[in-house]
Order: sequence, then C-alpha cells, then structure tokens
Amino acid sequence: MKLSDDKIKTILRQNGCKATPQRLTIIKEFARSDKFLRPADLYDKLKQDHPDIGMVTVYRVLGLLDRLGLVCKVHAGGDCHSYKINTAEHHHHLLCSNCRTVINFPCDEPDLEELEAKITRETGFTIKTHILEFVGYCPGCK
Amino acid sequence: MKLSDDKIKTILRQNGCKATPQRLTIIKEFARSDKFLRPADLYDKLKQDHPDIGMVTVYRVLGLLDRLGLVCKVHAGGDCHSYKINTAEHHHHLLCSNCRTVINFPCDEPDLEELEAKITRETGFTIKTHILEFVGYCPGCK
DNA sequence: GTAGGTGCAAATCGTTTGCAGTACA
DNA sequence: TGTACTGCAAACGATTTGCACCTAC
Repeated sequence: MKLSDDKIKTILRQNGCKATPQRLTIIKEFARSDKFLRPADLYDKLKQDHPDIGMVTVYRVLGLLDRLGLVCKVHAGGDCHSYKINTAEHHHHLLCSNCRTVINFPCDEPDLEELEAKITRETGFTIKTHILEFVGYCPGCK
Repeated sequence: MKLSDDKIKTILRQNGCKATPQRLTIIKEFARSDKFLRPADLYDKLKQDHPDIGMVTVYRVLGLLDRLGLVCKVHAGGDCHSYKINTAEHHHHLLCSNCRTVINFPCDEPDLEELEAKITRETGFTIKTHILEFVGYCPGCK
C-alpha cells in the first residue's frame, strides 16, 4: 500500500476532515506496514520517531479510517481488534500466524458465490456478506 | 443442541472436572440457545432464575468449554468474543445479524480445498486453518 | 476566527486474579 | 477428607470520555 501525503490529504478533506500532521504520520506509518496491527502495535511503531503522538490519537485515527472504510478488521491469528489498511475491493486475507504478515487475495471465486447460492436455497438465509480468512505460515516463516 | 444432565456430567468427569450444579445450569442454558452469546449475554439469561451464579463463574465455565473444544468463537456480526456451543466437526457459521441466530453448515466443500491448494501454489503459504462465516438475515428476520 | 483535533488524566468496560469459604468425589 | 470450585472484591488491560488548549482552514 503506497499513500502519498497529498493522497491522504485529499481523502481526509473529501470527507470533511482536517489533514493534521498527526493524522498524516499515523496513516503513513500504518500504510507502510504489511502486517496486521493492534492499536498498541501501531503506537509502538510511532513512539520512536514521534513521541509526541498520543495513544488516544492513534485510536481516534483508526476509528476514523474505519468509518471511512479504509481499514479492515482481521479476526483470525490475532486477538481480534487488529487492523489492516485497505483501499481495495472486497477481498480476503491470508495471515501468517508467526510474523503477522497479511496478503490480500481477491474475492473473485465463482465457487464462493455458488456456495452462497446453495446456502440460501437450503436455509432461506439472505446473505449480505462473509468473512473468509486463511491462517498459516508465510514462505519466510515456514 | 440437546444436552442432558447426564451427558454433561459424563463429559465433565471424563475430563477430570467436577460436575457442580452451577456448571450444569450454565452449560444447559448455553446449549438451549441457538444464538451466539457473549459472556455477559449468557450471564443475563441466567440471572433471572439463578441470581446466585456469578459472572466470574460464567467466564470460568466458558473458558473450560473452550479448552475442551466444546465452543467455537463467532467473529462476524457480534463484537468478537461471542461464543456458540458446539460438539460437531469442523464447520462454518451462518449468522443472522438481527436476532443473532447461528446455523452451522458442514465444511465439506471440495471447492474450499481447491481454493486452499490454489493459494498455496500461488503464494507459498502453508495453510493450517481458516475462518468462514456468512452474515445476513435468517428467514424469520427478513 | 472558529470548528474540529489533540493530549492528558480520569472514567469506563470487559476480563482475570487472590483469597477465604464451600461442596463434590 | 482433600481438592477443586465458587463468589466476592480488587486488579488489570484495553478503550473511551471530559476538558482545556491548539491549529488547520
């Protein structure tokens, strides 16, 4: 995920939010990582170079990104409440339970749609969305 | 899920645990529900008829059931940390986001295995397990 | 200039733990 | 009888909130 200052500023302003230096710093640091992070993980990463940014602000920025649909929650592998930045289409996660790396893969499997159709037929449920995550070890951690 | 007193007692004793009335009450109440419940939800259900049972005991029984593999966590729809009782094989969940009903469906889809194989081939990940949950509205809540 | 954002400290929520008393096996 | 279980209260960690100050626009 690559996000320039300008791009972040544009996104924030388009949503009626101010582009403060704290927000830019937090979002850039978050986007730089290919891991899934808890708020405290992100705060730790920031602390070294930006000791002036408080944990509360990290929470508020993550909450903001969540409301704007720019993050997705990661369930498996972590303790829940982990986040990964996201500007892509609907997709799924491939998680390394050792190093916490996340790889996205697109949700273009016709099989899943067929499974949804089958479930709807058999149970009468109206399916709105789904969660699909795979957990294992990435090539580097094997 | 139907669990008689005797069945619960047997399970507990087989695992070296004492069959106390609190445990029987909590497990029966839990098994009676087809919804996914947070510890507090379960405690609330019990409070009416069993005001003598404390929240701490609910937590300890849920932890015990978790260690025995008799519950599964539900991620979508709730705030995480919701549980559903479970004595079945590996399966997936179909969740009603209105009434919190859970329907299990078996994990016998050959498509999923094929998808896993494909992902392994393309990414080099070793996949250990997965989460798959569908969220929507049950026939009654539509 | 003003609305919105930040940082601190305190409050709050969910969960776990220490300990003394209780009850199952 | 002895060990495991329970309930209370207190501790704990993660997250949210109140408030005074600050700053982007």
